[in-house]
Amino acid sequence: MTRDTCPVATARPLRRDAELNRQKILAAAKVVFSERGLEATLDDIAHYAGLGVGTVYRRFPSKEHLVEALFVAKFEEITDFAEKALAEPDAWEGFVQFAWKTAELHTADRGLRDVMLSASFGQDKVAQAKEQMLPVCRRLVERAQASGQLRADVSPTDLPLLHLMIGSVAEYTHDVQPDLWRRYLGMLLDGLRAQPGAPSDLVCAPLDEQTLDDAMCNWRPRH
Amino acid sequence: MTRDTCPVATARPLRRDAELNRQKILAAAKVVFSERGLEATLDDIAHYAGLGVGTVYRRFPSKEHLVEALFVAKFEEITDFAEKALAEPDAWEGFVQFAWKTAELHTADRGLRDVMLSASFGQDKVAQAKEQMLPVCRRLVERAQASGQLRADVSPTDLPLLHLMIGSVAEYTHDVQPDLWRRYLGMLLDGLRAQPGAPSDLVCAPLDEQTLDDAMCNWRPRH
DNA sequence: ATTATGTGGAGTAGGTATCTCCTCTTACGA
DNA sequence: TCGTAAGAGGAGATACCTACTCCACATAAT
Repeated sequence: MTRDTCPVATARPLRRDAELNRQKILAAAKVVFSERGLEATLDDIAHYAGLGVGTVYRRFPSKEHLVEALFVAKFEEITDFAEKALAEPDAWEGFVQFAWKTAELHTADRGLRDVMLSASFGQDKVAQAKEQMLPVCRRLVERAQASGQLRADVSPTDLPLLHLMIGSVAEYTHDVQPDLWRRYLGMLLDGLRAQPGAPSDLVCAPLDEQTLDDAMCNWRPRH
Repeated sequence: MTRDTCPVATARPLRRDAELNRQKILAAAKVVFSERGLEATLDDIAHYAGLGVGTVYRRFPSKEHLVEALFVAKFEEITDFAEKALAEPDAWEGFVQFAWKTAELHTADRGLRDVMLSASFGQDKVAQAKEQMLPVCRRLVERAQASGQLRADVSPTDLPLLHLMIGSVAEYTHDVQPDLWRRYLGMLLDGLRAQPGAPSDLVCAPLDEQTLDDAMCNWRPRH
């Protein structure tokens, strides 16, 4: 979001109008990506920003550059949130808060969904920011299991798949009942809570991290 | 599947080689739609069948004709299955059997998912066959609720959305762990089972049938 | 042997996404 | 105030893709 695409040797400050347009592009990309996902074109973004295509391509040579500029900050925000959830005294409460919060972000932003579920956008810094979320998520899960409130057969790798499911509902009903995803997240969380009576087992083992990674590599956001 | 696209006044029997090719096209479409969904082109299907494009277009002027020929039978099959599940002595058992069976069909066939979730393919007979499923599904749900085993705040309109979620997992992990969807269907069913302790409520009301229909109308299978 | 029927697939028409290039405009320093 | 380096705009080149047609040629049926 801030002007530091090139951390060392920042060539030369942009001319005032150019810097302003750069901000316009970022703001437009935020909106357009969140509404139409990463399949939106740079032309779309230029149009939305009220600028020429050339202007956008001059500033951001590819979609990845834009994605990087927008999503690194977003992932850091999510990591922060996970840490806050970890500070919550009740372990289950913290886990649930995190699940709702991240689902909210996911369902409100198709672009975030695309970046989260694919390995193919912004290989560098975005991937790095994503990885920093992992250990915090793992602790969040383990803590809730240790407290006996989250069933023991849940894995941190379940989280992306929960988001995938919830995101697909959000997309499907976006135009007719945009909040419906909450119903199914509630259902899933009820399925995740450790039960007094023995819960039926989960039939199929969770994905390990490597396999999840493979799935992400194969996946391209729609089309 | 059988030769009755035009129920009245069947023009003239096809020449023997033509009838054979017609079967080849149907068989090819079955495979191609199930693997690539309804976004597959008639050209794709022709190629897979080892026939010229023209041959396919002559027999099935549009994709809808093909879809109709393939999916009406499929939906009747599902309705039959729902009726069998209704005959199951234990209501919960019947409901669960139906959920697993239909999920299996959905996850194995991207084309079925596309037809199920959209209102825009095969307006005529397919839509009719789809509608015939509704009352049976409703009875299946109500019976399981009456027996106290399915939570009372579930609605028959939840079923398509469960299938949407499960289908999106199946698609995502198809290449790396094709059975993973079972894990999440298990989770969801645990969330649907009436609990001894009061379950948290589901946060958001289910879709009513009209709204579900609207969602289907808006939805186009990927791109 | 004749002819109605069927076949193949190159080709047409129309769409979309990416990215470049060149003319015109604007900011800024001297 | 003016010269010039930097920036803006957007038509258009390129490279796809998909839907569908058409007609010279092949085959089945009688």
